[in-house]
Amino acid sequence: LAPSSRRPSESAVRRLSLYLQALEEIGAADGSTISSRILAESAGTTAAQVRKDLSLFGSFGRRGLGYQVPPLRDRLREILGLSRTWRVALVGAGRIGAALFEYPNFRKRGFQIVTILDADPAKVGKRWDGVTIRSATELERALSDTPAEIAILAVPGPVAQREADRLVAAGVRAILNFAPVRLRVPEGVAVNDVNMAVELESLSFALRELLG
Amino acid sequence: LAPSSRRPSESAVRRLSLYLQALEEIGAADGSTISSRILAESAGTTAAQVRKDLSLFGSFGRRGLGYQVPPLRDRLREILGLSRTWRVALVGAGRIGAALFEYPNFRKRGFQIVTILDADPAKVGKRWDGVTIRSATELERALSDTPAEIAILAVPGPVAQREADRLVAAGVRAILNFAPVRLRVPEGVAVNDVNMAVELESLSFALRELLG
DNA sequence: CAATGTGAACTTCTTCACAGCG
DNA sequence: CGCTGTGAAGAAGTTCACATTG
Repeated sequence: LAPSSRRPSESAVRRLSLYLQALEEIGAADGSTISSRILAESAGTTAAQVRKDLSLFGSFGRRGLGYQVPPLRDRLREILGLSRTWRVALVGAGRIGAALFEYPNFRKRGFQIVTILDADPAKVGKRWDGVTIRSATELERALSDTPAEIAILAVPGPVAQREADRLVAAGVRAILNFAPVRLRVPEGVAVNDVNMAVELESLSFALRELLG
Repeated sequence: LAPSSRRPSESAVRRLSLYLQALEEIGAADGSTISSRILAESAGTTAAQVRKDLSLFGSFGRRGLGYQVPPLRDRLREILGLSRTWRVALVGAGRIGAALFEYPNFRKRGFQIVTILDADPAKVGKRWDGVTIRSATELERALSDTPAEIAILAVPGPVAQREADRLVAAGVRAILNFAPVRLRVPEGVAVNDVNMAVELESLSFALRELLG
């Protein structure tokens, strides 16, 4: 039961998230169990990898049986920090922002968008599902009114660093960055980049190999 | 000059894409050079890593000087398969699809959206920048009319696998998948997943560590 | 002298294989 | 007997350090 002391790698954390997705999808009855092999298939990895990943946080499987679905699911939620609600500021209410806002599992998983900011005056004042879009010039005031731990940064590349600086100064501790720019942030602030060009270009590379 | 025979890792390819982005941003004059150290800073890695990555494809730097920007940029484009145009089918004209469609560097980098499909009859017949949205039921006919090497799959999870199967049967060789589902595809088809839940949950995990 | 290219060292991640347990 | 948990082995990726070259 003792959690191993090794810190999980970034990729291990991402796999944990995939395991959780798989468990939530099967939405199993209380008594059901799942084996590392099945979980591995859902997440696109190997059974040994699943067991290693889970063993970093203790041993909650049963030899001969597998893992009980509901306890494992709850434990993964807890490990991933999903037992609580995170307040999210959406910076940039363009298409990407809108897409994320509508992402179904968003609120369900504990991410609550409390603030929406945009630089376009035409958008300011509109409401998205009860949240009024405020001007990006008001960033500091908005985050002081309703603090947020996480920001989703969906603004053009050239202004991304400036907005990131303001967000960090306003207390944001994690940024999901869609701008194709390397953000410089102080220690203690987490950044995840989602870079469409990288995704497409790595496919392009793979195609070159596949098609010759 | 001889390209090393080692295949680059997936992460190396992704870094190459970042180097290219950096080079395109500085948009340097013909004579300028850049050192591995500077390139590393733009891409968030180390100078040694940059040199190793580039050396996989030959040695186009000059000792004491660095890398000439325009040739390096052209070589990276070539390596990444961006010297040619890839035809892209956008499956799912929702918010994510719209966001990608508007992504500025999309066409500029050689990705040309030739087909847009959606299941919603209200959207069918509309035109996005000259491309008429066709019904998802017509997928096979649409891809036969205008073949595509790449598909962007931005449909709900439950139908993603079915659409992926149809796309592969219709000749698509690479899929950028936004559905939170593990796609099963035959050998010779490349898949890249962009999974928002994973991105958010790994931030959540990091926050838990940062905030205690 | 500055900065590349690269073997070698090192570190991290993954897979293996099997003891242990229900 | 089935399947987990985990050291050990192996593979892969990254960093180091330095010879090399313009």
